[in-house]
Amino acid sequence: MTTPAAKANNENYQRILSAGYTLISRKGFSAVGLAELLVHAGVPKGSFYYYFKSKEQFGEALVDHYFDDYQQRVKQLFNAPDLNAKDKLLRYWQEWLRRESAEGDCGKCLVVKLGAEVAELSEPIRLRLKAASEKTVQQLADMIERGNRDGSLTITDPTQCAAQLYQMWLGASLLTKLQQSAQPLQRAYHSTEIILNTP
Amino acid sequence: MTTPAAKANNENYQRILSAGYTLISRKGFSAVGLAELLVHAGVPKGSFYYYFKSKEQFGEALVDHYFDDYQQRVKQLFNAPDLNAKDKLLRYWQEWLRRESAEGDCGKCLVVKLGAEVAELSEPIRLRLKAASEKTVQQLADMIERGNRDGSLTITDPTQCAAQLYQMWLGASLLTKLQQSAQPLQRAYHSTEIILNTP
DNA sequence: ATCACTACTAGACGATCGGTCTACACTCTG
DNA sequence: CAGAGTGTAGACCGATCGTCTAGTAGTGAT
Repeated sequence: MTTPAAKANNENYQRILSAGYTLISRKGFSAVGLAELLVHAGVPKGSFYYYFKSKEQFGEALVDHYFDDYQQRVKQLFNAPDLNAKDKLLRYWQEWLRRESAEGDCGKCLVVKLGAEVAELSEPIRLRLKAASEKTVQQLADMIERGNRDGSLTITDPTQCAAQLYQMWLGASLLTKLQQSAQPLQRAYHSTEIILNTP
Repeated sequence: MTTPAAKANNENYQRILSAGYTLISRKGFSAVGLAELLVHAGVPKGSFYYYFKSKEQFGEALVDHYFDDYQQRVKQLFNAPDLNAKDKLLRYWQEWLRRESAEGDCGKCLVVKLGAEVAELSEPIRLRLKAASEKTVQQLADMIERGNRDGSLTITDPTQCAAQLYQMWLGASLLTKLQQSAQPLQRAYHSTEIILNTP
C-alpha cells in the first residue's frame, strides 16, 4: 500500500483519486496540473499534500488504485463458474474492446495511456505498470493452460501465446486512440479468435 | 509543408527540430519545456516564435519532419533491388527491433511515444500520426502483395495481415519501453516470422 | 549616407506550475 | 475543561510555462 489504510477511507482521498483517473486517463500525467485536478475533485489545495507527499507519489497511488480495481474485475470474471476457459478469455477481450472503445472517460487502460509517457519520467510508476502488465499476462497464461486442461483450447505454449495476445491488444488500443475508431480493437478480437481456435 | 521553405533551410530551424526530437522522443511532448528545448538546441530563447507560431505548431512540424525521414528510409529499403519481398519485410522489422531497443535517443518511433499522449491533446498532431501509421500499413500491405507475386509469400489477406503485424509491433514497442527489455520486440519478431511463413 | 527591409534575438510578460506554510475548525481523550 | 490529533482552507513561494513586443544587426537599393 502506498498510503495508510486509515487515510484511504477518507472521502476526499477517494475524490482526488477518482478525479485524477478521469483527468489523467484522458489528458496524460504531465498535462494535468494540481490546480485543475483539485478543482475537479472539489478538494482544496491544502488537503492534497495532506494525503500525498508529492504529485509523483499521487501518481503511484493512482496506478495502484486503478490496478487493484482492475485485478478485482479480472478475478471476478475468471472465477465465474459457468464458463469454460476459452469463453472466459473471449469475455475478457470483449470487455477490453468495450471499455477501450467507449466514448466516456471510464475504463480506459492506464498501461496504454501512461506506458510510453511515464516510462522515462518516473521509475516507481514505470515499475508499477510493468508489474501490472506482467501479472495480467501471467493470469492470461494460466487461463490458457486451464483451457488446455478443460479441453476448450489446444495451445502449445501458453506463456508465449498470452504475451503475444497481450501485446497485440496494447498496440490495438494505441491505434484505436490514434484513429478514434474501434476498428483496430475489432481486428485484434478477430485475430484472437483465430489464434485461440487453432493449435 | 508546415513552414515556408525559406525558413526550412535555416540552421536554427533544423537545430530546434533535431533537439526537439531527441528530447521529446525521450520525455514526451508536455514534459519538454521551450527553455530546455532551446538550451539543448543552442538557439536563443527569443528565436523560437520566429520559426514556429506556437509550441503546438512546432509539434506538428516535428512529426512531419520525423515522418518524412522515416518514409525516406522505408522507401530506400523497399526499393532495394537485391531482396525478395519477404526478406525486405523481415529487414524492416529487424530495423524496427534494432532502433526501438537501442539505448540512445536516436530512432525511437514517435507513433509509439506520442500516440497515447497526444491523441486527446492536439487534433492536428493526432491526425498526422494517424496518417503516418496508415500510410505505413499500406506500404506493408503492398509489400506483402509483392511477396505473393514474387512467390516469397502466400498471404491470403495482405491488408489484414499488415494491420495485424503493425499493431502487434506497436504493442511490443510499448511493452519494451515499460519493461526496458527487448524481449517483447524479439517475441514480435518471432511471431512475425511464423505469420509470414505460414499461409 | 541614408533609408527600408528582412532576419533574428533579448528579455520581460502574465499565467500557471508543483510545493510549502500557517491558521483554524473540528473531533476525540483525559 | 485542556490538549492532542485530524483534517480543511487558501495565501503564498520561487520556478517555469508559452507567448510576445521592442529592438538590434545586417543587407541591398537608392
